[in-house]
Amino acid sequence: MSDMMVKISAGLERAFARRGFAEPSVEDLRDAAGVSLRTLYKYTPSRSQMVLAALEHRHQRYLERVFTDLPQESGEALDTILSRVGEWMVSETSHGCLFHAAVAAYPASLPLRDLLEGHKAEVAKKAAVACGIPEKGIELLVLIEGLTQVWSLQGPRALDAAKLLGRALLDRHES
Amino acid sequence: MSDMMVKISAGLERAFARRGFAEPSVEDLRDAAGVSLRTLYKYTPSRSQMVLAALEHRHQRYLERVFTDLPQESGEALDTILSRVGEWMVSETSHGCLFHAAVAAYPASLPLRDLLEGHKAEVAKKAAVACGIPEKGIELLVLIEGLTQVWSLQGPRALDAAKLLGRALLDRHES
DNA sequence: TCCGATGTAGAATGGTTGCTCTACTTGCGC
DNA sequence: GCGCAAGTAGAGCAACCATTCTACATCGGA
Repeated sequence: MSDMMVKISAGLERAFARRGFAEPSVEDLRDAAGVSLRTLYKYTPSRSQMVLAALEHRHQRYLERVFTDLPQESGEALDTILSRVGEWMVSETSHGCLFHAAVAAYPASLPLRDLLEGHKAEVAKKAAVACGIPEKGIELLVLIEGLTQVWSLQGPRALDAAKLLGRALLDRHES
Repeated sequence: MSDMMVKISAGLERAFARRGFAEPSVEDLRDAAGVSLRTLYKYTPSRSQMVLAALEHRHQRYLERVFTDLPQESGEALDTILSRVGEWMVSETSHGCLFHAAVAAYPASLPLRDLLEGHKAEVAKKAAVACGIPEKGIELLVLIEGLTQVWSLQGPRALDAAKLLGRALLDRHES
């Protein structure tokens, strides 16, 4: 992927995360991307493709931030993953998951739905592998999604709650 | 609240749930509400107030559907709540939580944020009381939110996962 | 030096939007 | 029957939007 494409995607991601999908006009998006309107349309030929580009960029960043350099032991790995999700929520000042927000804004868009599914599937799989319980991906996804949603309401208390649930899950799994 | 207001709110809720917050124009909303444009603007004098009216209506319906006639015993109560959330997701064909979707679409709107917080606080409290663990409202909220988000990806498997996590939580609480 | 690719700035366009207004109808108490 | 409150239908409007187009700048390689 070209430098220009990365620059544009990053700018678009920032704009949609900050202002949502309904409000920003294409001119706002151009400002956020820091390029001319013509260049913006060259790389992302419609507003809906701007949304897709932003989400693809976020996907990469999210995986890198949450799932790199995890500890070996199951419990520690899960705690680290959940803590990283909390840190992500802080540094991105995001309200819930951007992928779900995009799908909710444009429920009719199939490529968007596909992107969401792919993203979540990869999150579930990576979490399950890291925690050594490859058959419990969905449980872990419920935890991560719950944490992501509740964080915006309760902040760090949501993290404590998710960790407690995580420990309960692992304990039960061992015995 | 007048009959007309209820009719309009119900129609608006249906429209936003089906088509998201970005797509439907005010004329679409008028069609969904089944009234004239003039009447629509009389009861909800701006598009943003149409969003608020829709969410208030949904709040009522959700509480009634999920939290009425629950069994006494803690485990059964939690299972019932989670099952009802699953049924809700089916019958509403909704993609995640409509409140989160609205806030994600218009992150700058304070009244919307307040509505979301009030809604979730009431859900957490009702769930905690029904399950007999009044200090574990946030854990239950994480569970419910996680289920709501993952249902749209995994369907009933999300319900099984949430129930498993719920049982693990209650077991740990008892011992 | 000239060319073509790639960028910028921003005007033009045509369709849509949120919202208001006028004109007409209906139901109901007196 | 009359008046009035509350509804419908839909035309009109200024603003805005996504998208395209024109005109110009930059620059690495033949």
